[in-house]
Amino acid sequence: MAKQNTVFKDAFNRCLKLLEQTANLPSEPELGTTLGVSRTTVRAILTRLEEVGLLTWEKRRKVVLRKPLAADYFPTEETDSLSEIIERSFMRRILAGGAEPGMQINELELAREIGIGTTSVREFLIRFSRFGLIEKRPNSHWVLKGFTRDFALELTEVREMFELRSATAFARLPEDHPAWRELDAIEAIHHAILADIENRYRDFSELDERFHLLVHRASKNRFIVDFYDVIAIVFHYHYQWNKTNARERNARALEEHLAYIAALRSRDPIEIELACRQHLKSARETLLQSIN
Amino acid sequence: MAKQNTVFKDAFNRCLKLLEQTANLPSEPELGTTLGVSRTTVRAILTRLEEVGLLTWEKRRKVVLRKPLAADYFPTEETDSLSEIIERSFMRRILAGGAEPGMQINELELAREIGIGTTSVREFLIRFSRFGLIEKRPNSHWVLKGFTRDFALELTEVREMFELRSATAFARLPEDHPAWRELDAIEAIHHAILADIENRYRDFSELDERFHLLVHRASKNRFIVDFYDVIAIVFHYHYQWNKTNARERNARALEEHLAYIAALRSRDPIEIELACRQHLKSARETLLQSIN
DNA sequence: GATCTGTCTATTGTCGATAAAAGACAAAAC
DNA sequence: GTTTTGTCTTTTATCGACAATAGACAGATC
Repeated sequence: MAKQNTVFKDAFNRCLKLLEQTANLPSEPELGTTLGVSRTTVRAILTRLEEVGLLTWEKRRKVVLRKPLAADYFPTEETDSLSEIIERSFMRRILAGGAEPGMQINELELAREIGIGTTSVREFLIRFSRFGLIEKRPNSHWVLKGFTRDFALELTEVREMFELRSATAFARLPEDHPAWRELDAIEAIHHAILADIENRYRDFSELDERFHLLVHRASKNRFIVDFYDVIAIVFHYHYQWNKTNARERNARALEEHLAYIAALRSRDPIEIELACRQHLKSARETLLQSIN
Repeated sequence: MAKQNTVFKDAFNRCLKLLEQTANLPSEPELGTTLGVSRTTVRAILTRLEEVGLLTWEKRRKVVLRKPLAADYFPTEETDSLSEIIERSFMRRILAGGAEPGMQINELELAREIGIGTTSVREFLIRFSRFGLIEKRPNSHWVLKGFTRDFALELTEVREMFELRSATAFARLPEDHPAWRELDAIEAIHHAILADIENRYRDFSELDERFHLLVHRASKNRFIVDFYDVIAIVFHYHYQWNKTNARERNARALEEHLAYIAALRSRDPIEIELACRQHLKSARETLLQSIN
């Protein structure tokens, strides 16, 4: 195995989804754009579709023979890219299992445990190191700094600086900037979730990320936007792992978001600062609670 | 070549430096601590010292036979770690040669040009990507975003946020904190350089980094401290490459630093903010001038 | 009893090789 | 004349291998 073919498998599955709705396949370049892959991969997909009897394909003549069945899909485990697999596996280890701060991280051991080569693990660790949870000792091991209270405080300190500035910048966006329309859409989803909070409170996590990322983007500063990755990954795994009072916490956060959105619309710097601080304060408290 | 032996060569050279001063070598573990390498490397060094006739070595009995000569040293090109070589080579390419923003970066081409394997280049690019100058298109090439005016503005925006906060935190450090003594030392060097500015203005770059890093450390926030790497690398290469008016610019910056240091000592938040802003403003202007 | 040395093992850093995926270009089809 | 397909080349992602380096442990030396 030199390279995984997860791009192919994932795109193949998405192509099957398309086939469930329409029985017409467009040209190779167009299908490539739709699926976000190159023509090489599109052709691999078409070949496979022919092999499993879903399609006859000759030049421009593509005839769909039947609707895809569940068995036609590749299993989901096979469609995740290696880095996703490593990330999940690694986060589980350091969040769940006894992962003491100061612990050494062993590339070879990690690689063997996940069943992959060391190169991929190394590259993952290098990428991951910017999240501030691990640190390299050159020519020697990595050290786990751990998901500690200090980490959470340092993270939220920077987050608050960045988000206040971004929120202020947001208020200065011209009326016709697409961000305002996106804000409308996000607000509508907030109302929809709140209206059915019992069933939908779990949808908050994704919405939260979408909202805050929109705000951060208004800073038009790559360092601020990039830093949101750190926040996003921390909150992402935090939500997966700390479910106590999730319903109430999320309901409260949704309300705070609505106040925050209203403040942005008002374009009044003082109101914005108040609403933003209020929300970030409770986000910080939630995060800290889950640590101690 | 599986792994470079630059650690060995560099430590060997530093050991020769030691031998120029003293003719006594301590035990293996102690020498290891002094040189910052493992005993394995220390023993390799001792073996080599014996081979070139500088030493007789039997167990604890180490007898230095002669002073090291220039010819005993490994040439400096051989003591740089691969990542240093790649970094310099890469920075030269993107700062000097026609490096248009939007240009594609080719791993294989870079590797061949520097004469190293692709893995090292990949890892370098991944590490380097956090500086915001390049960006990865998965399964495809890297894109050079370039050392543009926008880059400089985004960088300095964050720098100013972080440094103001750090400077405020610095003023709150207890009187007996070692940072105050380090500040004294740094101030003394400022005076020394200013007193002989004609000859020593080139020493400013290193001092600048030392001073600002000290300030940033007071934030006790890993994200703020880590961000200083971005600033440092940018200014480091900037100083190497833009020498116009270097003497006057550095003299002015030294004076600003002294005012800034005095403000820190006063512990008055308003004075600190003034002095810090003043200095950061001219640092930004200097940087921007070199771009347009 | 603490420290040092000899010896051995474990781990990292780097390389070249290879399958997957991207992408270039000309001929073919509309 | 634009878009599509066939074919081919280039580049990335991943692996296993191996030298350099770190580090562990027991016996030797102070």
